[in-house]
Amino acid sequence: MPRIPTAERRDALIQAALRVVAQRGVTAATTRAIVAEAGMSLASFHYAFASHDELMAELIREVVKQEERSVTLPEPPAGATVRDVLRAGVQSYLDSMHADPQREKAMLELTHYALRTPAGEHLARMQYEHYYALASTALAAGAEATNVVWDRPVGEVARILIALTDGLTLAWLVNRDDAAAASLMDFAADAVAGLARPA
Amino acid sequence: MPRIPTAERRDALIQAALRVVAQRGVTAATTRAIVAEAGMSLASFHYAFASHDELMAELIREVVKQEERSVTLPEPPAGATVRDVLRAGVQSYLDSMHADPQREKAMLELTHYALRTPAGEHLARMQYEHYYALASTALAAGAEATNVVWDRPVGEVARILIALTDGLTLAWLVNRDDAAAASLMDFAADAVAGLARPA
DNA sequence: GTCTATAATGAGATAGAC
DNA sequence: GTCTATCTCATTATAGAC
Repeated sequence: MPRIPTAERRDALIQAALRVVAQRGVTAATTRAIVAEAGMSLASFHYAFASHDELMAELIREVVKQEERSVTLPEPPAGATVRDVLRAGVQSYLDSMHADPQREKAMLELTHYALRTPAGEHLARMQYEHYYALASTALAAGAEATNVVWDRPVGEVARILIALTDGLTLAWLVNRDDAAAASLMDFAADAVAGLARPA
Repeated sequence: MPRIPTAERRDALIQAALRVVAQRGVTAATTRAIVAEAGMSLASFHYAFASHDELMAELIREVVKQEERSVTLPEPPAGATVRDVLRAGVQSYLDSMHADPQREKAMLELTHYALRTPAGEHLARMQYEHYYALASTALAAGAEATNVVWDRPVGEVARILIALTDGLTLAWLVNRDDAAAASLMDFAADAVAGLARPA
C-alpha cells in the first residue's frame, strides 16, 4: 500500500464501514470486516483511528453530511399544487430507497446504534436536526413555488414529514410492498398538503 | 439450580434476553450476557437452545406475542368523536413508551436485527402483520363506537396508523421532546380522522 | 508509514464429572 | 439435568521488523 494522507485513509475506512453496514448490518461491521472491505491491513486502521468506537462515531457524522448532498429539489411544473409537489417528493425518496434499500436500512440501524452509545444520543439528535433542516428547506421552497403558506412553523411541518417518511421507510423495508407504499404516500401528501393555506 | 422444565427454562432465557436487549441493545445480547441476566450457567443455555441464533428467533416471536397482550382498548366516553378516540389512543401509546422507553427501542432494534438475518425477514413481516391486525381491531372498534365508517379498507388505515406511530416513536426516542410529540399526535389524529365518514 | 505477527480478550459451543 | 472446565474461533489492539 502506498503512503496515503491520514485524512484520506480515515475517509476510505469510513466509506468502507458504510458499505459493510449497508450490506451486512451494524453487528457485522467489525474492524476486520471494515479493513477487508477497504483493502487495508489491520494496523493501518489503528494508525488512522484510535479505536473501533471512534470510527463508528465518525461514521454517523459522515452519513449525515452525505444525506445533505443527496437531497434533490425538483423544480415543480407550472400549475402544480402543493399536494402534487409533496407527492412527487416522497415518490422520489421511495425511488432512491428502491435503488439502494440497504442504504436506508443502514441509516436507521446507525441511528439505533447511536442511541445506544454514550455520546451517540447527541449524534442521533444532530442527525435528525439535519433531516428537519433539509425538510424545512424543501417545504419552504415547495410552498413558495405553489403559492401557499404553511399554517404552522415550517419546522413543525418538517417534523411531521420526517416522521411520515420514517414510517414509510420502515413499512417498505419490512414488507417490500409498493402498492401499500403508494397508498401511504398518497395519504402523506394529502395530509401534509392539508397543513397549507393559499398565500 | 433446581431442575426446571425445559419450556420454563427457555422462557426464562427469552425474558432475560429481552431485558438485556432493552437495557443494552442487540449487540450486547451475547449468550453470556443473557445467562448472567437469567442467573444460569452457560451450559444450561445450550441445554435449552441449540444456538444463540435460535434464541434470537424465538425472542422475536415472543416479543410479538407480548405486544398483543399490551394493547389496551379504552372505552370511549359518550359523545367522543373518532378524532378524540384516535388522539387518546396514540397518547396512551406514548404514555406506555414514556414508562419504558427502552422497550420500544428494543422492539425497533429487533425488527432491524430480524431484517438482517436470513429467516428473519419473514419474522419481521409477521411482526408487522400482528401490528396491523391489532390496529385494525382497534380502528374498527373506534369507528363503531363513534358512529363512523372508514373510507377505505380498515387494513389500509391500520398501515397508515402504524407508520405514523413508528415515525412518532423514532422521533421521540431521538429527541425526547414531548411538545413535538404532542404536535405529531395532534396531526396524526386529525389526519387519520379525515379518513372517516359518518356512518 | 506500512506491514506481519502476536498479544489479550471475549465470543459460541462442548466434554465430562457429578 | 446441571455444573465446571475447556475448546476453538473471532475480535480489538499492539509490538516490532522493515
